[in-house]
Amino acid sequence: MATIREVAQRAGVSPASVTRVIGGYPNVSEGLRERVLEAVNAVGYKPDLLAAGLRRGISHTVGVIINDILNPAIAQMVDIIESELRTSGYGVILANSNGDPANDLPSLLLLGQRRVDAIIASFADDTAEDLAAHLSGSTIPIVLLDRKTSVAGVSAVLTDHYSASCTLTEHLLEMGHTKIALINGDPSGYPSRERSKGFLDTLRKNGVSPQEAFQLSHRGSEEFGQSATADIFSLPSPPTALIVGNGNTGALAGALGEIRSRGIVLGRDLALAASEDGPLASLHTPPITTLHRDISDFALRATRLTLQYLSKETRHHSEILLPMYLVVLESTNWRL
Amino acid sequence: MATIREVAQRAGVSPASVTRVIGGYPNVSEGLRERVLEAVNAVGYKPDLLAAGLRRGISHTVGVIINDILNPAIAQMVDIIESELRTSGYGVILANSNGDPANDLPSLLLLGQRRVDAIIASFADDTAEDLAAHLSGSTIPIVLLDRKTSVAGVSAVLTDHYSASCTLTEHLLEMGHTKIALINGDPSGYPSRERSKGFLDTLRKNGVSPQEAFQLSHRGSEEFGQSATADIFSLPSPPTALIVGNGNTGALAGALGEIRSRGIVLGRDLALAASEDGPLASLHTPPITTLHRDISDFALRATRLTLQYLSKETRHHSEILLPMYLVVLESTNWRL
DNA sequence: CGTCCGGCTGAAATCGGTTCCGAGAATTAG
DNA sequence: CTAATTCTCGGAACCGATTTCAGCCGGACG
Repeated sequence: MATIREVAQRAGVSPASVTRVIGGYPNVSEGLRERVLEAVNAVGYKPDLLAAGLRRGISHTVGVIINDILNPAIAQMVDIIESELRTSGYGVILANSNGDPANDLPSLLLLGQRRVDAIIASFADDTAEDLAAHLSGSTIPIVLLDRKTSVAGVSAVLTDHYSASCTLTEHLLEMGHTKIALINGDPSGYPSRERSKGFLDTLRKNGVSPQEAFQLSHRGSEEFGQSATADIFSLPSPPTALIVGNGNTGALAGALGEIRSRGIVLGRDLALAASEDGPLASLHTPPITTLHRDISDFALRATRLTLQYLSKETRHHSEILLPMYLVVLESTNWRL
Repeated sequence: MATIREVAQRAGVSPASVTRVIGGYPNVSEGLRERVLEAVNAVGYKPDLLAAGLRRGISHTVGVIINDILNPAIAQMVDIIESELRTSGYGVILANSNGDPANDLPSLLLLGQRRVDAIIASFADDTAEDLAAHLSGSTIPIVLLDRKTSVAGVSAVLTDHYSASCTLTEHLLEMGHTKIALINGDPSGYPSRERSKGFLDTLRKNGVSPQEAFQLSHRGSEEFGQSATADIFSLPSPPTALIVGNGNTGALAGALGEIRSRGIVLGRDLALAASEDGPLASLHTPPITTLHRDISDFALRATRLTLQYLSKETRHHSEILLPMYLVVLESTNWRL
């Protein structure tokens, strides 16, 4: 690997001048510029970003902390975030917590040691005390994805899971259901908290007493979706409607498998809805009612917000709330 | 951010001694060790990995270049790779080419500038000349994921798409089909090349003349799956069997949507198979025949190989070929 | 008792760019 | 034609940690 000094020597100039040429600074004579560029091409010089980062205090790197890359919605976010940041000259360091809150803080600290310029994060547990403590003391810009901490001044892009959950629950009530179960994620994540709140609030508002046994808490996976569904249908008085609320294809897949193997027929025995859409839901027979959101828009806003912090020095705290829409399909579109 | 000098001053020692204590070197007196550790805790010192990397020539970072994070199989690979590498103390810098070969080389060069210690890559186009040229000159360890270049001495973990494709095609022939279409990915990727070869070889071997019009080439996406399917069924003599060969839920989803909207009935009008499994295929009605592989094993082997290069200095070139199995389900399990 | 050896420690060089500062050259103003 | 100003460009310090090297000290050995 050629260094800047080799290039300088080859061109008969000082390292400082090489930097000036490479960086496109003014005040460089045409002759010098040419000699330097020639030398750069001759040895194929590319500046060491580690060294440059050390001196400038800027690594041109953004840390992305996520919960579960296997969740297609999150994969789509990562896709967009990475591509936007790359276009803007930033590298993405990925840290996947796999849903384990124990990974949150270590990842955050490690990214700090790697001197990332900003962080985009969707923590496994946004209610953790130690995390909040660290965030409130940190100076590095951070944008949360569908997460809300107790710390003031942390920017976030959020989805309105609460309203969406209310709308969905109302829909099921309208169809005549009173025994509605919710398979939900861990309340340590904002979406599950809001979903749960919307679900319970709506039931209460309509005079339907929520049955706590119908609400499970766990991390999403195919196994979880399956066992939770099995538990629910082993109850003495099983529900007539089920919301699979872990924004995760895995959980829905598990639930569908269990439903199928028990011979439960959607549209007759059970109304099924999922809190996130995808091909699995829309191409299912019958098609499954879901909540839809514009994930591309969501990710773009988060990235732009981050880039804004990165370019200007505005540490303007902002919180963006985006809507989610109910898409009623055959799986719930029938009266009990 | 506290620096090593501040810690040293606080403990009344030299920076060198701080490094020795932090790094767990021998030859440090107990008293000094205690004073240093106390100072480290007092100011919450964490070494700057950029600076350390510069000096040591090691960034403790691995670059991961992938084709399409939206492909669930690839997302699963990334999941495992990231988690294994993180456990071993390496950070992952992600570069997603989005299927565009134009991103391959720039990503590779950029990762080089970031001084990654190794690269795990699944290029969009592994046949590109400029890529090969750069790889053969590079000294940084690289492990390819389901990609094969003309460059000797590049390690790779491969899936036996050729044999799998042969087996699947034979299965369809046995069921009485002679008009078989293959929706395939771009031949610039190893899996599609092998799949295509296996498909054509098997047809030829069985005296069935392959109809070139039935083989399309494109990048995978829901839109592509849909339009390719539409094209195929607009032909004067449409096939009775279809293989959706782009290891991508998107393409399968598009194909299924188009099939459904055309009123084509699987199991009567058409036998459908996909070259990668997933919940969309197995939970479909009827369940769809797929090729199955152990993605976890695949990703683990690639990661372990990388870690092996990283720890020892063995630049032992190795190529691992892993099998893929045919899973026959209802969608093809009937005679024409 | 003197020399040698080994353990512990700090000063200084180093990794590879970047930036500050000042010198000399070139240009412009008076 | 001289003085003031601007433009170029090189030398050296610097970012923060690591490593080499040498020195100091105490203990062991002859």
